[in-house]
Amino acid sequence: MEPKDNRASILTCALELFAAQGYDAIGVREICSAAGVTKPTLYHYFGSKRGVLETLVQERGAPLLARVQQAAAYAGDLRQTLRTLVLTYFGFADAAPTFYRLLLGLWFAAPNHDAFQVVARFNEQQHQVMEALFNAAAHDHGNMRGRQRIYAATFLGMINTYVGLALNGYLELTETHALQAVQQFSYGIYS
Amino acid sequence: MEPKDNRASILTCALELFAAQGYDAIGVREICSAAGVTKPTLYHYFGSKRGVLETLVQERGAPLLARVQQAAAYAGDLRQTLRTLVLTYFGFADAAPTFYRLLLGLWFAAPNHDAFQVVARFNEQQHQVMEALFNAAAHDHGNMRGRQRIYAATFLGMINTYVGLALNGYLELTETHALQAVQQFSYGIYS
DNA sequence: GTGTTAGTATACCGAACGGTATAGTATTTG
DNA sequence: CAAATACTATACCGTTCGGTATACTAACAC
Repeated sequence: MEPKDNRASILTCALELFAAQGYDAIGVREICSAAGVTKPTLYHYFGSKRGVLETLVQERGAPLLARVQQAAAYAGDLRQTLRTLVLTYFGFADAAPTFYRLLLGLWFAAPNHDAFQVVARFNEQQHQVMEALFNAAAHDHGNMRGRQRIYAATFLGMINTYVGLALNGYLELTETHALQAVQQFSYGIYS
Repeated sequence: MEPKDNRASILTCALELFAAQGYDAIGVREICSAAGVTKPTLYHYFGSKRGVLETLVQERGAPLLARVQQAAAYAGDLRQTLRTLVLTYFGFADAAPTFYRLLLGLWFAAPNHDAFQVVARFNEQQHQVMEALFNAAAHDHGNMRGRQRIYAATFLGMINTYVGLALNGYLELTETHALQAVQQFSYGIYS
C-alpha cells in the first residue's frame, strides 16, 4: 500500500474527471469525493478550482514541453526535426491520453473562459518553440521567411488534429501516420 | 425598427454568449436578459438550455451542411472537389465566425459532456459526406482504398484547424491558404 | 511541555444554477 | 361573445455551485 498522498490523488482524480466530463461540468465536491478527501484539503493545496487546473497543466505539461524543446533543436535538417517532433508528440499522447484529452478539450474553447486561458498559455509556449525552430530553418530556406508563424501554428494544429482524431477513434497514432503527416506538411513548405 | 422576434433574438444572443464564454459558463438568465425576455419565454420555445443549443446547431448548421453536400459531389476530379470544399468551409466560417467558434469550441470537448454530444452529431454528418466523397474517389484511385475514413477525418480536421487558427488570429482564411491546404492534403494521398 | 506548522474534517455561507407553477394578455377561432 | 391558443411576466422551487470559518490532530521545534 503506497503512503496516501492526497495532493497527488486530487490531481489524478481531477484530471480524469475534467477530461471525461469537462472542466465546468465537474464540481469541487466530485473531485474531493473521488479522491477521498474533503474540500478544505483541496483548497489547502491549490487555493481554488482553477488552481487545480493550473497545477495540472503545469506539472503534467512540463515533461511534454521539455521533450518538445529538446526535439525542436534545429541542426540543418528540418524534415528530420519535424519527424522527431511528431513522434515526440505522438509518444506523449500515447502515454498520457487523458491529459492530452484535457488539453484538446480546451484547445479552441471559448476565449473568455477561465479554463481556456490556462491552457492557452501552455499552448503559446509550444508555439514559441515551434516558431523558433522555423525561424532557424528560415535561414537555410529563404522561401520560408515571413511565414514562420503560420508554419508553427499549422504544424501544431496538424499534430493536435491527429491526436484528437486518434482519441476519438478515427485513426491510430502509428509511426506511419507520423511520417506521412510530416511528409505532407513539408510538401506544403518546400513547394 | 424590426418587429421583435423573441425566438430569433434568444438564438442570436445565446450564440454570441456561448461562443464567447462557453456553453457551461452561460446561464439561462444571462441569455434571457441579453435577449430582453424572461425565462418562461425561452422555455416555451426551446424546452431546455440544451434545446437552445440543439436548435442553434441545427438551424445555423443546416446551410453549411447543404453547401457542403453540394460541393462534395464527385465528378472525377478529386483535387478540384477538395478545393471547392475548402473554399466552401472558409466562406462559411468567414460569414458566420461566431457560429463556427461555437462548433470548434466543442470539437474535441469532453466526450461525456452534454454540449459535446450535440455538436458531435453534427460533425458526424459532415464526416459522412466526406467519407462518401472519398469512397467515390477510391474507385478511380485504388491506392486510396481502405483509408477513406482516415482521409475524411484528417481532411475535416485540417479545415477545422485552419479555421480555428484564423479565429485566434494566427492566420487568415485567404484563397491562397485554401489552395495550399488542398495541395498539401492531396500530396499526402497520391504519394 | 509549549509553540508552531501542516494537514484534515464538520458544518456552513451567499449566490447562482436549471427549471416551473401560476397568472395574465393578446390574438385567433368558433 | 365565448373559448381556445400562443406567448410572456412575477415569483418561486430545490439543488448545486465555489469557497470558508472553526476546530481538531499529528509532527516537529525549542
